[in-house]
Amino acid sequence: MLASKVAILLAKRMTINQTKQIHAAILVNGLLDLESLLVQQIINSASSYSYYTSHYIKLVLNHVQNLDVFSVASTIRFYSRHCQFREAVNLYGKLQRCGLSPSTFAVSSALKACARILYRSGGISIHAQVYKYGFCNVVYVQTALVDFYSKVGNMDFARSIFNEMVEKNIVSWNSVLGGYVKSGDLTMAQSVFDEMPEKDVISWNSMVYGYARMGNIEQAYALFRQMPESSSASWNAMISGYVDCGKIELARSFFEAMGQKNNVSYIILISGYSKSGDVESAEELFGKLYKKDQLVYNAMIACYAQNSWAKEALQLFNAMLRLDLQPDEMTLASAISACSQLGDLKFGSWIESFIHETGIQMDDFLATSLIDLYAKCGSIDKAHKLFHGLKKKDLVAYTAMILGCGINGRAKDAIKLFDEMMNAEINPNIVTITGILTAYSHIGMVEEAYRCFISLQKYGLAPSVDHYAIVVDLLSRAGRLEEAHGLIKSMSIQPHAGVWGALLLGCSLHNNLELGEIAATRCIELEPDSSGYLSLLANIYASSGRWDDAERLRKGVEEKGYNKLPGCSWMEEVKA
DNA sequence: TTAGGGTTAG
Repeated sequence: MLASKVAILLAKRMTINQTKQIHAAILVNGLLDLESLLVQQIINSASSYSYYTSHYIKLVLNHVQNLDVFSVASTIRFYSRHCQFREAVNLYGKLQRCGLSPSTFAVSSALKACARILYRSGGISIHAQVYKYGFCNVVYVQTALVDFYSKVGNMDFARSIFNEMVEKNIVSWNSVLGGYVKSGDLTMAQSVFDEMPEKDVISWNSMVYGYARMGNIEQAYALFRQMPESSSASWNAMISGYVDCGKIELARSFFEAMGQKNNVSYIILISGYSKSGDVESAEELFGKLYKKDQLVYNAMIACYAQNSWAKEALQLFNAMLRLDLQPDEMTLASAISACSQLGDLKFGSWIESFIHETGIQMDDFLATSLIDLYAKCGSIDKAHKLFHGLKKKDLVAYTAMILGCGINGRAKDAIKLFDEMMNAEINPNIVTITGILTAYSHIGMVEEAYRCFISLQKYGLAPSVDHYAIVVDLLSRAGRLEEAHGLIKSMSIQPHAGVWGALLLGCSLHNNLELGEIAATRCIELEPDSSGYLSLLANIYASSGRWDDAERLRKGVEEKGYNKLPGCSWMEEVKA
């Protein structure tokens, strides 16, 4: 009686309170096997993943007394099918904590989830359990393992498991093929493709994508034309391949020629435009799409954030919240980056509390965006705390932290972090160098900065104009004006006014009239509307006793009506 | 078993 009531009510979509009541009734009547039915009914009746569904499931799973493997395994698969991979992995963990033995179904579903979020250690520990529970010869499990190792880029493991399989199905073949394509080994991919006893549309799509992303347009197009049947994924493979090799125009023409476009087609192009800095084209596409899902919003918000359109990123993020679309780790990482660009600590902190309240996983990407936010807004201790909590400190995390210390005048900490990074054998990039040079500059460590600058080549990096500006500034302040001038003259790229300005400032500090005149002339050529350079030159004339010249310049400044811009900070005011 | 979104400067 109660069982049929559960089924009926769930078919009608119960409210959360009704779910609670039904569950209570099940417990009161001691009908524990109905708990399993309750979970399965919820899953079967859920056509899509929504806030409601996830709430139902969590509610039941958290209160279930007799958790059974079948319900849990179905729920893991449900999560995976709806791209809730972290939830799937967490639930697999819960299954184990409850002392239940996993089924082959649970294992392969959990492996799939680990593969999708590139959760290496999770997948490897499930692999160990495969041996423990004797699932080694189950073709679904073996295939899930091949897929997992292919996706995380360990082709040696993937291949050895694949080779050991007595029975292989097309899924196993496609998994190993996809792995070679992803790792860029087209020779191996082609040989697997040629060896396959049968090929389906997925096998063809992998090859098309592989050749397109390597820039081999002719081969990609030839295969695309040759394939016996094509799907929307085939078109998307071409579009995505062209985007990956930087041929955005070609990607667009394929997109236009495509019949039934889907959200994936839009996302591939929006992110392509984002990478090429064409925000307007991305916006145009976004506007054209009628049914936008969470991932399309994420792509557009990321596009705004990556291209310094921070206000637009936050506006769209707010619009997403108003539409009741659930933001995830990726949405929030972009939104926090936008807050950081605006110095909007208030909104950024709100997002952090949102993360804690909604139970969103604070992964390293998200934590790094918060580190950057707090460091830029002066909360360096909070940034430090988050930095130490990272699972893996990568280049971006170190860089954000080094920059943060540099900005906050903690040059010694920045240098310590830089050394730590080098010891961890993480090579710096251009951004890291900017951070460390800024730090050296703060405390006037000329030699160290110069050495760091010279060592750029060691890492295959070309110094940017800003790097030159920092080093010229350091040398000039230290009175090494000739060296600074020599450095500018050796530049293979065009120096901007900041570089010459640094030399001019040094000349003003050390009263070098000859070089000061040269530097000021260059500055005025490059930025004729700025009065600061004239004033600095006037100072040099005055110090050298050339009062007439000093006066002439100061009068010139006054007559032209230059205004000194007041200093300003981007950091938004925070009311306690 | 295929295709899509995230963090660091200026």
